[in-house]
Amino acid sequence: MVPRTSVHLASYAAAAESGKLSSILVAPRPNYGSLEKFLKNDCKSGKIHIKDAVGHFDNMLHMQPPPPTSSFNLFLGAVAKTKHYEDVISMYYRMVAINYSTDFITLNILINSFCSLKQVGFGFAVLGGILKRGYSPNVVTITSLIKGLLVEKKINEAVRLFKKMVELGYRPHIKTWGTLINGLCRTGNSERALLLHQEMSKGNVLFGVPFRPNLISYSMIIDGLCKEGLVDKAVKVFLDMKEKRIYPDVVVYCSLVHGLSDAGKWEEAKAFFNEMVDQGIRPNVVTFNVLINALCKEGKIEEASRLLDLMVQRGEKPDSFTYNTLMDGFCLEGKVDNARHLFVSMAAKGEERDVISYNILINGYCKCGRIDDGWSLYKEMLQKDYKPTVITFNTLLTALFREGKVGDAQELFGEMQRCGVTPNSSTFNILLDGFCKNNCLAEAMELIQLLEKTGHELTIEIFNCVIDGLCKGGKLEDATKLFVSLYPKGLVPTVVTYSIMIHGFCKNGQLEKANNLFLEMEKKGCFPNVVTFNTIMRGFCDNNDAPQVVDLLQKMAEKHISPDLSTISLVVELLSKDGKFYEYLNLIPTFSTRSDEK
DNA sequence: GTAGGGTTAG
Repeated sequence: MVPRTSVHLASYAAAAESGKLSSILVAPRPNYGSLEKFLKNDCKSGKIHIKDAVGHFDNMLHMQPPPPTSSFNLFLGAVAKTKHYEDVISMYYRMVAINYSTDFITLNILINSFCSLKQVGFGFAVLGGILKRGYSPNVVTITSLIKGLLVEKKINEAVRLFKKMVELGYRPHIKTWGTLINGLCRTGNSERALLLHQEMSKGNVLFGVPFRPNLISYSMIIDGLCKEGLVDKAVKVFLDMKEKRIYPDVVVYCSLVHGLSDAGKWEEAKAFFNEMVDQGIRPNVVTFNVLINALCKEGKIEEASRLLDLMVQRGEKPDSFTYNTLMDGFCLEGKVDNARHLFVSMAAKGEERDVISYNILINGYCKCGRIDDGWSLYKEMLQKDYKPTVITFNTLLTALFREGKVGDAQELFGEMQRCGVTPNSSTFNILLDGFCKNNCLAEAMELIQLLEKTGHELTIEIFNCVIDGLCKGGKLEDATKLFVSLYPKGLVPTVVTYSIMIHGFCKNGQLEKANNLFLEMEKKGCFPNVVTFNTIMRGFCDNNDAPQVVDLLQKMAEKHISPDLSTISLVVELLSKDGKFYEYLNLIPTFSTRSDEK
């Protein structure tokens, strides 16, 4: 066991420099002076590079006598700040493996690393270790665990832990509140975060603890609301913030401009942008990126390009986001050659391409049917040592299936796993959808079974896709079997699932079954939408059951479901049936939307 | 020495 030492590093440095330690030092001779400089300057300011970190760690680990645990904590904390949590964890275990001493802080850093990697279970295991070693968890420990629960979307457990900590007499730190609010916002619970925030700003003491909202808490909520598409609410919160004399900065404006332009409220977005400039807040590279992205999504690629020129003129250096966004903008317009040109010029302008640049361009090629060009880019990225991501593979798989190249897709899926890239739920959706659309239903069923066996969480969307494939492949019985197996699996059919099944029954002439399902879904609390209505009405229409269609149209009107183009063409068809135009015309209801009624 | 904020891709 390496003895724990309280001797400060400076004395090591002094001893080393005076040469007194030279006889016991192992080669290569450690440089305590430079270690201390490294810890104090680079680690504290967070300016370390992961590539150097591993080397420093090796040096530290083999110094004789060993640096104190606090130096390792400083170092591990700095590595954690670079978000290389896997490295933190492996370094911790290397310390443990040689019996190096660790302390409470080391364990807190370890918990935070596990929690940030969505491994809250391991986080709690480390908590067990903390207690076993006789330490007491502190606010930092619990804050990390709350974050861990939140990133795994265990919202109620996180709130419960928060309440528990207050009950136990811990005073949440401002960062604890921040973690809770941020976690809620990032998991699509911004409104819940907002309620919490409002309670706090009223000066109400929540869970016995006062808290004053600040720029950061407002910023997280405004951004969260924007991301959930609740932009009007976000604007209200923004105004409320200003009323409280908390002054928005470039970040808050950026969130708002982004949210509003994503919601298509381009004029409002522009107004906030102008307000920001009027306030003397300088747009930064991120602001420009958001604007460029908005223009690209609007199809205004020329304007977006001009904005790039403008930002360069203003001395704001475009980054990889800027180029990637513009590249994607070109691809969206089908101008993949322009995107390629940008891709080439990026390197010339000294901007490093990244995996995302490749993904965007590969996607651009695949979308316009130039799958071979996409493929050779994939080969190029491998050759240049860029590690393809799950998105790279998903993009190529989608394209291969669309071209009907099932064998190539299967081969690529194998390659993906050999590369160590873990498929995600989109990958499985693509595979299942691809199998179904290419009439490989046996493969689809086999994959479903494999996924279930390996404990993959299968979503209702995946089943929708397979059930649809089975229906369209004429295997209605298998589809029905799969449909009824959903409930025991704990999956709730959605309006899409019902619509697929209803479509299947209708196509098979089993209108009674279709209608029963249609009636049943509502009883189960799943309400038909315009697609469901169109589907079943189409069934009755094709079966020359006009009264049923009329009946359903009336139901649809009662439910204030707006007809779409399919509905209209159905009605036209109905009116031309049996020469009973006028008879049916009188029965067609008037549709109104809820907003009409107000 | 450890815990909280904004932009891009399938």
